[in-house]
Amino acid sequence: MKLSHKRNFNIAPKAPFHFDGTFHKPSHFPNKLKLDDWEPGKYWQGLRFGKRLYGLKIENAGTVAKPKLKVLFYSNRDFTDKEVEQLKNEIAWRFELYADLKEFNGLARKDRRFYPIFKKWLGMRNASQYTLYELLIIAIVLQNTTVRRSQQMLDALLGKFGTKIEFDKKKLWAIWLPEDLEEVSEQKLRDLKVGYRAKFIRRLSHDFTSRRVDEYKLRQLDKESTKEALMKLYGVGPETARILLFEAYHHYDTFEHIAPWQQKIYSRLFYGKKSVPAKKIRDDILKRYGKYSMLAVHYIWEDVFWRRKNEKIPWLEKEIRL
DNA sequence: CATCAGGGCCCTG
DNA sequence: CAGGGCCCTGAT
Repeated sequence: MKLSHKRNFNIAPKAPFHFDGTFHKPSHFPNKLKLDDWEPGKYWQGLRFGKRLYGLKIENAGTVAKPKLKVLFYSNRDFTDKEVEQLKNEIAWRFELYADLKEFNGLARKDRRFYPIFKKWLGMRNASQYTLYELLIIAIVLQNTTVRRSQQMLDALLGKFGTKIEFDKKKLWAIWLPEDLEEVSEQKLRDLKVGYRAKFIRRLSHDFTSRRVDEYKLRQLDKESTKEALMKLYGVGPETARILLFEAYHHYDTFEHIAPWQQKIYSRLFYGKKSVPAKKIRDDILKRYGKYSMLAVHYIWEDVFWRRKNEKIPWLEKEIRL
């Protein structure tokens, strides 16, 4: 699908704002059929809003202290003014453009050990690039497997049901809509080697088409109510709900449960040790960062994956098992 | 060659 | 509320 109509506008996020930290998350696994692309100061993705699919390009036109973004939306038909306004609001929500991180930054400044990291990424947001449905699909292919297989599953699904879009000389992929899978049999999904997740994906798609869940309504609810609603979805348990509360709904106080594989990485990151009890990790972070715990962890987590781009970190390579 | 666990969840007893 | 089973794949 070629997206040749475009509209652009500028937008000024609340300072401080870290462009690259917000628009590129190196800890996310890279599959072959790319959903987004990034280079310093520039970002591209397909963006679904309602039933429509847009190309989105965001360029950095400011600094950390005086942030400004140049935003371009691409579509296969003309834009209305109202539509542009809605899209503007949508990206403001997804990338937390107006978030006030003053209190969090104050806590970070008092953290002797990790302040250098927080300073380096000052103004970074916890971005939710995709819709709730899209994030759920990604979360489900991550369940109970290794990263390599998650990549294979997502690529297979995208190749079969995804949409290829072209804009600004970029060719990217976008995840299908829930209704696109309604008529697809469980066997057809199983043929893509997603295993027992086929059932999850099907039932989940139906939960969306039958409006059992409303992504936008959940934005108005508190954390516990949102969690409750998410857990009702077939295939969503405590861990997937936790990821979504943070990634899609920007709740920062979601550092409660620590899975064994995460515990190993946190132990190295926070203590330089192989294995620190999960309870100690949680207590230490909660004590210092309180309701911003998950956000604080996000900064340190992404930082080590940025470092991984340029230096070998043997213990990390071992833990992420590509 | 066989066995096993993996970036969880559902279901049963 | 504990524990078995689940798809498939690479590691051992």
